[in-house]
Amino acid sequence: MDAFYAAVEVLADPTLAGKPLIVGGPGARGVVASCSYEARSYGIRSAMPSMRARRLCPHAVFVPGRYELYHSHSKRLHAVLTSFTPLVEGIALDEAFLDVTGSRRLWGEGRQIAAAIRARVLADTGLACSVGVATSKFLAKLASEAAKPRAGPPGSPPAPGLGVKVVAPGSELAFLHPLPVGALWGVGPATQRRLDRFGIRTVGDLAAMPLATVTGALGEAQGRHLHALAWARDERAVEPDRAVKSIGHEETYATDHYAMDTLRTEALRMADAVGNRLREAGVAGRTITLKVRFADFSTITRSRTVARPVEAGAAVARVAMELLDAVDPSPGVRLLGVSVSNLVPRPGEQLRLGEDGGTDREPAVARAVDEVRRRFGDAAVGPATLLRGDGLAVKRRGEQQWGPEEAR
DNA sequence: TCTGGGGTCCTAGGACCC
DNA sequence: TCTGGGGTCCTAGGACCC
Repeated sequence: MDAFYAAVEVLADPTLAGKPLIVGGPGARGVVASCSYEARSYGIRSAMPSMRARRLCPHAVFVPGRYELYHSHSKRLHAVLTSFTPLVEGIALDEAFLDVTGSRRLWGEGRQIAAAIRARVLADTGLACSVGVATSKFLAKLASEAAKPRAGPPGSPPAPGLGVKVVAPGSELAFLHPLPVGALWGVGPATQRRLDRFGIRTVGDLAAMPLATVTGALGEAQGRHLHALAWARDERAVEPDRAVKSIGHEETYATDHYAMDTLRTEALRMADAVGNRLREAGVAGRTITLKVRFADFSTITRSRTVARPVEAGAAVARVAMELLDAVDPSPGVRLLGVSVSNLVPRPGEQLRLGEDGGTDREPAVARAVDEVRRRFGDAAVGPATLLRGDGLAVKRRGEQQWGPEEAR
């Protein structure tokens, strides 16, 4: 999709059309999540600190992200795409691969299918997209970039893009080799710096290097992978229904936190949110990871893998707080995060009343809480309600959390 | 200028097992 | 006295993507 979040905001408020628009955190620590092409004409880009964006374009309109709204538009987009082929691999809210090998009899060749997709996406969602057509995933991705609109000079409207870019079989290398090496999927700033030391600027430069030199510079796996991509070799299939591997929440605070009490409350709140999303997704997980970023931006993670998968916020919180207890917050904490990985499909629904009494009932209790929230609203049960007393006492391993009262 | 939040994948070392 | 080879799992960190 073209400038997806910003385009959704324009759709919701047409008076924003044609203005430099920035979706993202406006605060001192905010960054740009997405911006309109008019904003890009001032040099504003995704991931840029909002303060800098504001300096570049003081009259830009800032709006905070409304991710549920983007999610619902993403669902509509996905519905359009799956009407062309079931082989749709979503890679972000606003981006997907489609394998249309089997759709040509019905829809025509790549260029016709791409044009039909663009028209249908616009008709059904009101949003513009760009489509790349090629014989492999990564080339199609690069082609879609080439099809996008381009920002004009500061303050001017964007130049329309091609909309559809086809890289015909046989013309792959002619398309690929002049591109800057950073255009390759998987070449970020760190890799680019390393390649730069070898004088590699374009994809063609990389292709011309002996494989041994590339693997020497980048390591075996990444070296082989990127060298193959530079020769347009990419055998990866479009994979629909990829299983989610982790679910987490993290938050950067407007000001640093130093008090352990506050951090424990925050960890509890995040663990509860993660638990809700685990159950929404129908999964449970064995590895709980706590992430802490300090005032100087140094970042640590601490994780623990438990014997049985957890899905309840309280169970996630118990581990997260144990991990937190081993962290010294005195340098100042600017970000805290909790995530769960090692996911498995949700264990059985039955309420096991094992002799150990406590923890086995947590999933059932958590689902009962879901039901109460569904009927009476999210505010009916806050995270602290789920823990007896002040909640902050939840630290000792194996401490029983759920008495008969709560279970009921 | 001062760096979000959601993720995926890879590497390296250590514990452990046979 | 000097210590194999193959494998799995876990932890921590880092690069990268949108």
